[in-house]
Amino acid sequence: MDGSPGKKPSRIQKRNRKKIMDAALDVFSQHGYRGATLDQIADAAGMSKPNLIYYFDGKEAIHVALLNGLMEEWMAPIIEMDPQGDPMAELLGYVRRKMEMSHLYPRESRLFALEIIQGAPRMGPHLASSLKPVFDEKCALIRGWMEQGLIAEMDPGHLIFSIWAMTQHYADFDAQVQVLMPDAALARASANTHVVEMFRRLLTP
Amino acid sequence: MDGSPGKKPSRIQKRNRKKIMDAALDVFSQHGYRGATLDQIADAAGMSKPNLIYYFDGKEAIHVALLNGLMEEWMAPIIEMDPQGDPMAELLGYVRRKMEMSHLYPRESRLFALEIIQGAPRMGPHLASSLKPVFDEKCALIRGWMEQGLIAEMDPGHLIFSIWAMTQHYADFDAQVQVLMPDAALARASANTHVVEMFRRLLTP
DNA sequence: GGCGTTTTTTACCATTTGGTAAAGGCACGA
DNA sequence: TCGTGCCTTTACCAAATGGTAAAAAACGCC
Repeated sequence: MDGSPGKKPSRIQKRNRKKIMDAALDVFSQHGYRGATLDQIADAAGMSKPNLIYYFDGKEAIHVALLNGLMEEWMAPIIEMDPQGDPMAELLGYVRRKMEMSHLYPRESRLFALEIIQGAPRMGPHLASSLKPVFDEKCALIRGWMEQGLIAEMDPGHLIFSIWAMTQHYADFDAQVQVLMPDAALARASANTHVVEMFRRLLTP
Repeated sequence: MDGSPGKKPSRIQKRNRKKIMDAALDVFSQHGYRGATLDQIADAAGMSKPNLIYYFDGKEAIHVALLNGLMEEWMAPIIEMDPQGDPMAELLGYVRRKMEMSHLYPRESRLFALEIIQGAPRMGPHLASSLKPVFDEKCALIRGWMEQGLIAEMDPGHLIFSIWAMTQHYADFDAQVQVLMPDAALARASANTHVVEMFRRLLTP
């Protein structure tokens, strides 16, 4: 019983796998891989530990399944950038989508952050094979826009890093933001306009 | 034998405590609090586990000592901003100092990042009592500069968050940066100019 | 209802982990 | 050189942790 290729999963299987993944996301995103325990995940999923193992091959398998499953979803916003669209609108749209994701899916953001900070031990190869091609492609696209003079010139790679750093900061470092800006609702709204306006200024030729 | 108030530490005590703190920084910044083990720290410090406990009250004590000891150091660059200086020069100087710290002390950056991402369980109060006052003071200073029209107007708090996000990104997400920009030396240099130029554009009225 | 298959539980286990007790080593001043 | 107090090691321990074996229960199809 695991991710073997054959067979289609039953209804109960799909439900329980989803429950486990959600519970694991909770626990891993809060404690990191080594800090999370199967008991915690089992508790959060409302089932027994051996039952977890029935659905996944082990702790590492759950973690890897989570990361790989989320990778696509996580890359979606940048892939949506349209080479035919208006450069400024496309880039600012990307920024907005990333801010929204950071708001809606902070656990996913933290899970990735923890994995990367710890040296991407279980995702390094996946990064190189999945993310790098998209990154390179979008760098080329942005460089083209710059050469046409449609947006300000700079290193496209660092531009993308800037967008990631700024947007994910509000999910990953939420504990700090909450201490320093106690009015959460206000902070969230002003963060959005700040970040978008920041990139508008940066990108205006 | 621990952080009790009386007595001055002997030479051997200072040496060993430093060795432990350095080893603990290595291990905690790589695995997080729960993921780190005393055995790993003891190994890295070149001494036995009971010997660790002789110098510190336990795992948590080491972690707290690290975080609290680093807090000052970590806030130094923002404190150095001079209210009498030229606003643009002061802010860009701050950005430069943060980039430099991110380069020289990536372990410290990651240690903080891990603690914050996990909800600052051992540092929340310390953040509120130590960092918040400095943050508020510098926000007021920056707001003054903006009202005088010396730099562009925006939310000072979010400006500071931007600086933190951008500068720490290169330390915390180094594993990702290395995959996407394989030429490390070049990436580092261009990151510096990118980030500084970015804030110069942003802050120019 | 009966029967093979899937799912869940109960009872374990070996290893790891944070931590302790107590004896042994070492340095250094009288 | 001989204590005395600081430092280090050896030998443990109880709890937690990742994982297993196998029986019991539930399911689904006839």
